[in-house]
Amino acid sequence: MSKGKFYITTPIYYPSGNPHIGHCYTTVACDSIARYKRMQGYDVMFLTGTDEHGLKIEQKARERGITPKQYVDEIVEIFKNLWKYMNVDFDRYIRTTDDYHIESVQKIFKELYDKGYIYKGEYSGNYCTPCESFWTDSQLVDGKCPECGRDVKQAKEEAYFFKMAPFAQRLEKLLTETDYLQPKTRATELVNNFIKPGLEDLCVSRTTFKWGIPVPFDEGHVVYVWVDALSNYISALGYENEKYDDYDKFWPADVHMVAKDIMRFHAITWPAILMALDLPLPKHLAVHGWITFNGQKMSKSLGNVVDPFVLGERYGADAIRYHILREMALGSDSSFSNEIMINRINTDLANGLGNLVSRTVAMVEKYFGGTLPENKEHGEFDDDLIETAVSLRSKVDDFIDKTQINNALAEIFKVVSRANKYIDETTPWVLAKDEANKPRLAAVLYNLLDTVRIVSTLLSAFMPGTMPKVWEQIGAADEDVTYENADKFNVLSQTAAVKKGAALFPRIDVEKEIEELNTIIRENAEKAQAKEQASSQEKAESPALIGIDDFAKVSLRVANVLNCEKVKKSKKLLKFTLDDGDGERTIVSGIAEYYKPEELIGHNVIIVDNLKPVTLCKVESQGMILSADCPNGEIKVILVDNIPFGSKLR
RNA sequence: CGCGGAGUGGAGCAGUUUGGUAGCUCGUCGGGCUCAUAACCCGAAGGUCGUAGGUUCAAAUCCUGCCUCCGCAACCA
Repeated sequence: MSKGKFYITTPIYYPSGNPHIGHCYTTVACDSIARYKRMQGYDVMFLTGTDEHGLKIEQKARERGITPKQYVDEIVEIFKNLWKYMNVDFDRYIRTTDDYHIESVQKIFKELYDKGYIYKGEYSGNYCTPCESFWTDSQLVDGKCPECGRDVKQAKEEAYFFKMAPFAQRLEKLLTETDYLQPKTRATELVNNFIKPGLEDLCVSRTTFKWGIPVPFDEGHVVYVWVDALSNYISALGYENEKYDDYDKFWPADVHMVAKDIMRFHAITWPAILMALDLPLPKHLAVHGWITFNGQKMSKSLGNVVDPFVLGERYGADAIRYHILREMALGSDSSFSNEIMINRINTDLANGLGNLVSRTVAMVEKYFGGTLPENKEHGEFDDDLIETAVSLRSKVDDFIDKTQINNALAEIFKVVSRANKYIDETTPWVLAKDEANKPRLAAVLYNLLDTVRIVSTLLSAFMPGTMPKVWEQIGAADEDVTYENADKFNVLSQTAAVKKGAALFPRIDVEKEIEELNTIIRENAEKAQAKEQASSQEKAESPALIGIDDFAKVSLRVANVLNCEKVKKSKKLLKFTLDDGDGERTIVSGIAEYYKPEELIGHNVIIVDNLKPVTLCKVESQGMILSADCPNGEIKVILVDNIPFGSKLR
């Protein structure tokens, strides 16, 4: 009685470091939806995995003196352990280093080439010779190589490109006229930024590193990122390989869930590749925001990366799952502060659900020795409670179909509240005082138990570890807690036998916990800072020795700042007009965050005289002003007011 | 004038499409109850809905200008 298939994916994660709470966010969300769909009777395929190629992995492995494969094997193990720990029940785990995936990617690449969508061209970009690597502009740190801190230069290499232009129109339609993208508010942003200005062809091969899938017909080239990574969604089903055989069954995907940083590739690149292959497009792309920590974006250098293992140890995997899912809203960021998390766990799980189960079960034991009598008497308030409980399932269904897990959970907890209120309305402890009221009392308690049954059934997709404990306490049989029974009442045995157990979610001491967590965070931050300092020191010492000839190539001289103004439309750029002794020249410098324009007028500065001019934000810059990166992160211009402008340095 | 989003009681959000008593969660205060994990239930306080105009009998909601914040793009020679 399958309702059909349901295919949901997380992105494949890049194992250049340990997994953190952000990875949990996406994965737990997909897991919950997958579990819910399974419960509903769908034939579910839930895929997650790791994207294991690329330069960065190659380098990390080299640093450790092991092979890239050894390196990723280790980290993948950690990922898998985390998923196990978080009760994530995926159906398939794909690694891009798996043979079958490699086979698929090579065939896909070849197919795209044969169809004329991939051509050989030249890639040009910022190249760091010693590191043999290209860097995108955004990867550069202060305009220099992020690995070694040395200057980069424009360079070219042979590379294959994927043509994007043929798909522009269809992509625009996909984004603006269908409900592919969720939330849709981001569609305009994508169209305006990428499609309208003209799509750039995608670089799909590299020759500068080796750790990747070889291009089948051109030795020396390795498939670069997106064709490799995105293809996982179909190679994992057996597209163009023999390992699996359910492509026909599961493709197209029902939901790809991603964080907003890779939205672009899933909204534009991936559909384009599929279009080129003449394959159906996925139905939905659900985009969620980041988890921010105390208002800041999580970052390793700030040391505020939340380790899910640590939190799980303290509060239990289900509590963490609940908090993440409850706070997560499609599209927008969600904050993850210790306080919000602990309060959430306390109010909803400990005070709300946990306490409801506890008091209900306790009363059955206290008033009926653990087993309810057959004889019951219907009364006031019953119908309202029952109606609320029975109508819950369809509300949750709707929210899950819209990938709005937070709203689904909110709906479920409304029923928990309703049940707690019902206890006050019916005052069982008063009923218990008179033997004549026993039938009524039994009905009240039964209604509570059966409401708990419905609530816990629906919650089992989100908190799979804890709900079986609830069922044990309320004496529910396996066949009672099915999806089918979640919109029916009077399912639980009329003579349900109850067994009180340990508290489901122990209440957390807020102040004490926050203090302890803060200590952990502080320690991490200090560690991260120390590490940062160590590595920056290392970098400072590391530049290779150069000869006097190299230095002589750089012409330095002193110039006087005649005028200085902000470059319009830029955040960081100041435009300087300088007198270098031979006349005026214009230099643009990215120090607007550190200096007000007028501050520097009249001062003498050192400039690099013979730098090739470049245009920044439509202003031509003829050289560069020397400045220093101070240890506190500030940038200071080197002032030499005691030296007449026009002087040459050597 | 690069593109887009957001500004609503202390905090986080809904409401804006289809103008008409401003709603939810948490927090605060007061009360009730005692079955329960000092949990539960009820009530109250607290908002000129960023700002200045405009349309209208009536604007959080529609229109215009402005301010602030955020994201994307650009960008640190």
